[in-house]
Amino acid sequence: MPRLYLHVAVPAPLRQHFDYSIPASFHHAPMVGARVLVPFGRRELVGVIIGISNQTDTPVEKIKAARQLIDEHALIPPLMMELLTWAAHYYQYPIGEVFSAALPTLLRQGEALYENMNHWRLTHTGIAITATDLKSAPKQQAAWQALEVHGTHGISEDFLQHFGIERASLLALAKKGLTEEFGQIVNKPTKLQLKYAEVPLLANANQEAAIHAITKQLGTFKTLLLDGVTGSGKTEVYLQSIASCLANHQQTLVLVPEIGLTPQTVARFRARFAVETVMLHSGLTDRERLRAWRRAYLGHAGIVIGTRSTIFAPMPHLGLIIVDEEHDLSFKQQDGFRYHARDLAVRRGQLQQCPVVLGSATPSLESLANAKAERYQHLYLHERAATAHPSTIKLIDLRNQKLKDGLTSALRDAIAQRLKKQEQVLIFINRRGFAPVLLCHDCGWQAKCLQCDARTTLHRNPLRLHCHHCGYSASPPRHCPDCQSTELRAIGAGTVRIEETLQELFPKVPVHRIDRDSTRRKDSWHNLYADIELGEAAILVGTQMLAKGHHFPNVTLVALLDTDGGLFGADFRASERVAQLITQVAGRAGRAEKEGLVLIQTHQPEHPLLMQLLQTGYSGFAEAALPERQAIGLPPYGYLALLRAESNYPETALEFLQAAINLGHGLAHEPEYWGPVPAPMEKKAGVFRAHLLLKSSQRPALQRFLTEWLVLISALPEAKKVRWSIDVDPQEMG
DNA sequence: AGCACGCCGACT
DNA sequence: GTCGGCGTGCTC
Repeated sequence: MPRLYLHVAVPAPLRQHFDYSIPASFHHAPMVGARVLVPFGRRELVGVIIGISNQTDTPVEKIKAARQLIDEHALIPPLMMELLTWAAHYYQYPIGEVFSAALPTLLRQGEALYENMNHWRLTHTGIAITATDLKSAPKQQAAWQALEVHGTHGISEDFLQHFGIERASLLALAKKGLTEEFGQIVNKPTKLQLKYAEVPLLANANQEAAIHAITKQLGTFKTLLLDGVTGSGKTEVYLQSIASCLANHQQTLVLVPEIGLTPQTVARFRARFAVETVMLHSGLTDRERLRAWRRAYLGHAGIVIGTRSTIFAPMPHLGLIIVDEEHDLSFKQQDGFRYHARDLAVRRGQLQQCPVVLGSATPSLESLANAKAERYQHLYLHERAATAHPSTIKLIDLRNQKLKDGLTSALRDAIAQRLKKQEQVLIFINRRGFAPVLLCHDCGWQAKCLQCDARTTLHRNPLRLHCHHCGYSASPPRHCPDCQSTELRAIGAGTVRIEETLQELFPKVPVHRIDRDSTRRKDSWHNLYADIELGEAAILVGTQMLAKGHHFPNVTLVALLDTDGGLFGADFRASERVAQLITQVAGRAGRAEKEGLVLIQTHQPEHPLLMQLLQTGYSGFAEAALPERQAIGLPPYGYLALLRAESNYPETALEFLQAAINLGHGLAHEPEYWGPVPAPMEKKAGVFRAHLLLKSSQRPALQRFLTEWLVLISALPEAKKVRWSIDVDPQEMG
C-alpha cells in the first residue's frame, strides 16, 4: 500500500500547505475537508485537510505525523472547499487563514462539531496499558475495564453510567491521555417543508413579477438585482421567494448588513414560516454561534440569516441566496482576509447552481453595470407599497447663514413645524462627541492626537479629549500649551452638542441621541426604540448608524447637517456613497401616509452631484456616474488592488512599495501603478502608512500578476521591515 | 503569526 | 553578574 500524506492548510500567514503522515492512531480514514490536529514548530495547530495523496515535495525526514483526526466527515463540504480555495486565490490570502476565518471560533479551536459529546473511547495510549497500571485508582480502573471491552469504537456515557461509572472517572482518565470523549452524529435526516405560521401578504403586480422571475430560476444559477426604493416591499419579495425554495425542500441563505440585523428583522422571517430560522452575527456568544452554524450545516435550518461571515456557513440543501442592501460597505471585510461577502455570494450561487438575489434601493455601481451588461437580471420595484408618499428633498444654502451650533434658521423652523404637528424629526450629523475641534482663540493651537495625524474630539460626561482613530484620550488643558491663554474654544458640532442645542430650543420635546457612544448599553437602545415607535413628537440625533434599516413611521422630517465632506472626498467612490446615503436617508422620511421632507444643509447647493440627485434621483445619478468611471477605467470598468504598508518610520513603508514596483517590472500582465503615496492619514495609532494602487483593465490578468508578484514581494528584504497586506477590490482607500 | 534563538543596555 | 529589548529565522 502506498504511503499517503495529508496536505494540511494550517492557520499561519504562509502561502503554502504542509504535509503530514497519517499515524496508526487515527480512528477513521481521513477525509478532505476534515480538521486535524498537527504539530507545527513547537506548537500544535488545528488545520484542515485540503488533499490526500502519495505525493509530497517535502523531504521525507522533515515530515511529522498528524496528531489527531478531529472530524470523521468533511466539516467543510466539497463545494465549500472549492469556494474557499477560490477565495484564497482571488483575495491573495493564505489558505489556512481563510479556513480559520470561515469557521466559528470553537470549531477553529478544535472543538467537536457534534452536540452529543457523550461518547467515550480509549486512546491508543489507553489501549496500551493494563488494568494493573491503575490499581491505585479503583474507580478509574473500573472505567478503563468497561471501555477496554469496546476498544476504539467507544460507548455512550449513558451506557457506562448503568455500570456505575462516573463522568469524573472518565475525565480523570482523559487528563492522563488514556480516554477521549467524542461525538456521535444524531442527524436524523429531515426533509424541509414549507409550513406557514401566518398567511402571506398579497403581493402587488410589481412584487408578483419579481417573485416570479426569482422562483423561475430555482435550481439554476442566475443573479438578479432587485432594485426597489425604500418601502417598495423588498422583504415581501424575499419571503415569497423563500416560500418557493422551502416548497422545494431547500434552504435559503440571507445576508444582511451589520446594523441591519435587528431582532425585528429575524422576527419577520420567523413570524411567516414555521421553519427553523437561525441567526449568525457578532453579538452571539461562541457557543450560540456554533449552535446556529451546526443547524445550517446539518440542513435543519430552513433559513439562515446573518452578517458578512455567514456566507461561509455550509448548507447541504442551499437553494437560494439573498443579499439585502447589497451596496452596504459592511459586506467587505476591512482587515485580514479582505473578502466581499456579496461577491462571494454570487460565486457561491454559481458553484451551487442556485439563484442569487441582490436587493437594494441604491445598488452599487458594480451591480448596476453587471445588470446593464445583462450578466444580472434587473428587477424593478418602483411602487411604494401601501399608501406611502415619496419624500421631497430640498437644499439649504449654508453660505452667509447665521448658524446656531450648526443649525440654520430654516432648519430650526422646519423642525418646530413638524413637532407642532406631533411628528418626529431625524437629524444626521456624522461626528460623535461634543465638538470636533478644541482651538486656542489667541494663537490658533488645536488639540491633536499624539499618535495620529488627527485632531482630538471634545467629549462631555466625562469631559475629555478623545481620538476617534486610536485609543488615545487626555484631559483637556485649562491653558493653551503654546501661549498659556485661557481662551480655549470648542469649535464645530458633534452629536452631543446638537442634542444639547436642540433640547434647549425645544425643551418640551424629548431629544434622543443615537450613536456608538449612546448605544453601548444595548438594552437602553431597545427601550428607546420601543418609545420612538409609539410615534410621539421627538427629535432623534444620530450618526450614520441611524440611516439604515430602522423603520420609524412617524418621522416626517430628515435633515443632513453636513454632507460637504463627502462631496470632496479623496476616494473616487465618495460621490456614490453620498448619493446612497442621501437616498437611504430620504427613505426614512414619510413612510406612512404623511409626506416626508428631507433637508440638506450644504455650502455647495450648485454641486452637480446634488443637482443630479434632486432632479433625477439615484438611478439618474448612477446613469451619469457610470460613463465617468468608464472614461478613466475605474471600477466597475477596471480592476483594482491596493498594496498597503505600515512601519514605525515614515520612509520605510514608501521604500518597500517602491521596491515592490521594481519587482513588478519583470513580470507579465503588469498593471498600472498609482503611487506609492502616504495614506490619507499618514500616521495612525503611532505607525506610518503608505499605499500603492494597482489598476488593470482585466481581472484575470491582475490576478495572475498578483499571484506571481506576492511571492517575490514576500522574499524582499524590505518586506521584513514593514507590515504589508494586499486588498483586492478595495472599497475604501485609507 | 507565534515562538525560539541570539546578541547588547540598565537593573535587582 | 542577569533580565529583557526586538532583529531574524523557521514552521511539513
